[in-house]
Amino acid sequence: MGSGKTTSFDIAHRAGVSQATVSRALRDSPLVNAKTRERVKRIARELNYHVDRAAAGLRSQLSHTLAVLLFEDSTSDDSQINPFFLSMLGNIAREAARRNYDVLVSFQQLSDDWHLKYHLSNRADGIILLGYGDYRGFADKLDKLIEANTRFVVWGATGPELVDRTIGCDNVKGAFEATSHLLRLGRKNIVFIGGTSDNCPELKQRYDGYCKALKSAGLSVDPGLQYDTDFQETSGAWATEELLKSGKTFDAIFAASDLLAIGAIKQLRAARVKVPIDVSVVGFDDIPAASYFNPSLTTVQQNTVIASKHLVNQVIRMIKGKKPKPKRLKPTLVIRGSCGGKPGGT
Amino acid sequence: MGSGKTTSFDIAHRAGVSQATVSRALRDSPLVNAKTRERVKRIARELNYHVDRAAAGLRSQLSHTLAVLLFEDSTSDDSQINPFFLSMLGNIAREAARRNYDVLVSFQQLSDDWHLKYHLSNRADGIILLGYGDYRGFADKLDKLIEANTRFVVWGATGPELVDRTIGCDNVKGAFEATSHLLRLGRKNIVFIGGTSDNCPELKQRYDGYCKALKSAGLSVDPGLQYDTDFQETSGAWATEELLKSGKTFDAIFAASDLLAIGAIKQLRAARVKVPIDVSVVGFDDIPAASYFNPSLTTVQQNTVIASKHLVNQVIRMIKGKKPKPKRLKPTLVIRGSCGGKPGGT
DNA sequence: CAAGTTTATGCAATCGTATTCAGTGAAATT
DNA sequence: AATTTCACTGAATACGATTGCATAAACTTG
Repeated sequence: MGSGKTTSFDIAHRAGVSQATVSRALRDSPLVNAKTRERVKRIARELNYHVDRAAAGLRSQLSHTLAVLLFEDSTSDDSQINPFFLSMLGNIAREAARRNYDVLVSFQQLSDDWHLKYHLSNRADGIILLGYGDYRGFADKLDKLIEANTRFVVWGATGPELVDRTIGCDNVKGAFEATSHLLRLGRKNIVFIGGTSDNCPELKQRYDGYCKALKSAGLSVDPGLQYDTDFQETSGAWATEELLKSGKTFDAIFAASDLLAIGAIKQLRAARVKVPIDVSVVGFDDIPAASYFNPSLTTVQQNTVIASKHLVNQVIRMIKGKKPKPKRLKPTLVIRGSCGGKPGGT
Repeated sequence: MGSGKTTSFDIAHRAGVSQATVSRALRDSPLVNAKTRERVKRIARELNYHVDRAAAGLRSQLSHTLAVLLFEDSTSDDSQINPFFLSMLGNIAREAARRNYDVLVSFQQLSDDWHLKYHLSNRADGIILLGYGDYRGFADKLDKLIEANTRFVVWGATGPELVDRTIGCDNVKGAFEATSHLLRLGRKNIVFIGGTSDNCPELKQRYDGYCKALKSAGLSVDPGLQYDTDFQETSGAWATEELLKSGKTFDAIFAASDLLAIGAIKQLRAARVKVPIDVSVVGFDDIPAASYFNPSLTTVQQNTVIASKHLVNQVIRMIKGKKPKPKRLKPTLVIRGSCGGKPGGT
């Protein structure tokens, strides 16, 4: 009490063993006798002793910490993060805790100089990258990470060179099913809102799935019914406004994110277009608000619990020097009110 | 490259100074000559050097890290966290980054043995506690924290003994305004759903505000129109079910959280009661889904950006040995569709 | 029972930075 | 010119755990 904090030396003294033995005992080393180990642990508990992580980290060069970096789109005016990633964050934190890792979170601008910081400063043993943003400029930094031998995994989709560090759901399949569902409902002129260029691989894959569905239904892809955007609500509204102004014929929208879909529906409603009667809308992600929205949103669900487990597991594998095993998750189409596939609203 | 990571000795060697000078230069110590400092910094940048946080932390006994603990209600079956707190988390992380602190997040069961862990293990210099849960059993742990001289702040409301460590909005005022608004709309029989007991001080204060509003309108508080619950959606549904079964007359509901309000409205809708025509509903928190819900939710908004700044600022003040200054934030009533105070739903 | 093994422990050397203390030379003061 | 002050700098040490190496005791085994 009086003389500063409790250290392993205090425990050692009380237990009548050396400090080295205390360290080993607390880490369940087989080198120490079972009885000694129990005694040491008991005394540690009694004294409310906790291993000093800074000291342990310094010596072992391991922080037992994962850094989760969430990327906000730098073009975003308000600094709202996509709720989908917040949900991921929660699940990652829980899984990491279960695996005895701490989680450091940080919200990054894509432009920031974040790469290397966490690894080289010995703050985190591994990094989980979240967020679908603009991929340009991002790729360079990932290269630097690899160069520095940093252990990291990326959610979503990246370029082909990083497949083994990427965990995401099968975007093509999800988009394919969403679009196919709209076709099955008899919709013919389906608009796509989302990324059609390579800037954001994740949105691009959803676009590919959309095209695939149209083609396998024998329809051609109409370049006039595509809007290249980021994934935000305002962009959905913007694209829809353009669409309405253009006077083109359409009876459905597949939006590559729920936020886009929400933005689109709000805009449609403002223009007195009825959803889902006049136009069916399907989103992607299944954010919490999707089920609360009016009409409730038909969307492609990604299982964040399973995804989080994989991300954590993968990065820990890499930390331990094991080979990563790529994993692609199956998305699920959740049918709600906005597509008209089932009766009524919420 | 070949011989392990870059250390301050490497910089020292390159710069032709001692390691001590490097350390000082990088921390902007006035003890080192301006030219030397710049040279050292430049070399550090060139070598991509980052201070080893474990070593620095060990030596200085400061981690430059804040721990954010989110409490989940242990009665919760699914492990969903209240979106309000996720939003807080995001803003806290941003503010902490601005102040040059890392953020460690952890989701805790109220029953877990979390107290002391972060401080005694030198993992965090201060702690921010988030979540309104059951206050019983929680108070003991807070006492232990104080005993261990841990720096921490609590969001929301606690017992009276902790006011200077608590930052929250004026729950009484918020609830008062929400209830008054319902009265102004001509509602007479206003139901309260939320905590009426001391288990959760935050919900209790909202109850007090509700009572206060009724009294100052000359109405009496009807104990038959109160439901003592936690803050979750399912509880809102449950309370409403009970209410409907009871056959009591009511024309408005003030729910002490948005999730409760959403649960209540869903239940009302299932019973073909029209919101806001037959019954007005007001919530509390202004979670993201509140504006998306159908009808959009009238609710009491708490400014999470300002709140987060205060929390971070307060805990850093305590870390630096300064006196905390208590702060009470002003809530704002956001009028949307669910109370009928303005035309139509979203 | 000597020699080899196993088991359990202690000693001491790290890990990389921050900081105290003791200079050093130059400038300022007397 | 002697002395004090000033502005820097470096050597040495402490922070508290982990871990390679040495060793003593206990235990096998031929």
